[in-house]
Amino acid sequence: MAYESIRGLLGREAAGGSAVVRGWLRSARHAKDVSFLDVSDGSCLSGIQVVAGPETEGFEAVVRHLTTGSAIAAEGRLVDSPGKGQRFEVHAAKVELVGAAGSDYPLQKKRHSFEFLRTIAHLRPRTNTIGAVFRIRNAAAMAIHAFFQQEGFFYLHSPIVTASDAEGAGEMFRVTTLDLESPPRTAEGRVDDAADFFGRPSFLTVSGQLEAEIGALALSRVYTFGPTFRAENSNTARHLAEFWMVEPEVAFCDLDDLAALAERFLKFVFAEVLERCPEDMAFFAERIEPKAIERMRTVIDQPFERIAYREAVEILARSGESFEFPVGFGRDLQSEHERWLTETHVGRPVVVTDWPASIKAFYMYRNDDAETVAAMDVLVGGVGELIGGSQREHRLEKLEATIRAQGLDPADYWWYLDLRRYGSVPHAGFGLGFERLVQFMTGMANIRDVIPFARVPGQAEF
RNA sequence: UCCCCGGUAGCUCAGCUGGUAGAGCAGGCGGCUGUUAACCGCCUUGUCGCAGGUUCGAGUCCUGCCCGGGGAGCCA
Repeated sequence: MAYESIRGLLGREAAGGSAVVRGWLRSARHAKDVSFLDVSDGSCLSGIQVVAGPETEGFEAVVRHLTTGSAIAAEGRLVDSPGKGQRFEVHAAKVELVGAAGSDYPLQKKRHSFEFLRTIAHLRPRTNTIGAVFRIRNAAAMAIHAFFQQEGFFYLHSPIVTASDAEGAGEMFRVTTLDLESPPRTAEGRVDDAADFFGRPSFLTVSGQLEAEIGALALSRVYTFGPTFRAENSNTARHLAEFWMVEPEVAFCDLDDLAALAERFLKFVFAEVLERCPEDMAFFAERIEPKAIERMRTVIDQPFERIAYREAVEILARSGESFEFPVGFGRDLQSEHERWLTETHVGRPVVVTDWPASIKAFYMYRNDDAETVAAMDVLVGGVGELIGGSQREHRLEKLEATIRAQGLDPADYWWYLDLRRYGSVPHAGFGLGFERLVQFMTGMANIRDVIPFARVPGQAEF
């Protein structure tokens, strides 16, 4: 049987043809000689109304007993709906019960709290909101690939397991096959890491950046897009222990080029999602965040403003605003500062460039002023920082000096330094937390509700 | 990890200063209507997070623990 989704049915030019509907019941309204079944199959936000009467095969045996959550298959004709609320409906010649859902089905017709839905993560994709989130996720992921492909990037598959704990982006999850009850021990009585699977301690990756640099210095333009892991015990609406990160890395590229890339990137992805998911986006604007679409349009339509960090700090200091946290050179910008800059001061996306070296990572390109590095944050209204990136330090001596100055051992970075030893070129890249991007687009308040299976401290049930 | 707030029926929640629990929805039965978070009537459902304590009496007060949420730190 050829597959036709509800999305396909609703998208037909005109009523009249035969129709097959397979999906799950959102609600069943039974009247004396007619039943209305709201069927949803996840192909789009809307369901379709199946109308059954005494002439329908299975009317008494099946239809009259249907309850919310049951899976059904219906065959009939697509007709123009005489009722309000939908253009088409299906007049059923036959309705079959595919899988019943008992009266203990947890999803009721009325609204549930997201907290409750998290406890039934195996059923929550059947709700309007979570279903819409997953469709947006899908469209955004495809848009990301499309953007980089059209810009000449290669998708680089960076490793999930890494034996390098030198990335310095946060606490890491240890990966081991050692017997935790009685691990092999060295003569000194310590756990013998050499006996572990990789012959040394290994971890889940916290970032694909270093590997992406390897790729960029061979293929010129690469991006990674995959899961990353942080073992931080942070419990907030913006953090996950497992999240997806997008990290392009570009050879022969400086900070200006990188900022331009980030701007084209966001504009493309947002335009694509608005184009492909108008119904879902309208839903988010109506039910979750009134400005969801408007602020995406701002990113798409407005040129990004560039402000050097030093200037941003001065603007903030002169603003007359009473911020909770102080501003000053050498301090990181707080969320309130970022949002004031982009929302109030400029009114469109802002790229803050050239940050103090003291608060940024060792691999960032040291500017001539010796005080700042060629780093950037892209700030957007509603959330603040959406993208962080930098031109990388490609000069061997400078990089080694910074590694030493931060108390790190250059020997741990031998291959990273080799990239500067052999054919080093200026290069730059940024990182984007995919779930935060989805949060921005949908307006969903908690990051746990924009990923199918959230991993946070103490919770990995599903 | 720190600071706040919360945990009452399957779900959403009410329960004032302590006197042994209630509404809507869901579910069951009946009715009614081209209905659309349908509607009307009747009915069912609770170790009031767990363990102690105070009290004649605790959902309500106290202590500890567990779980959830919000904020902070850190970051993506």
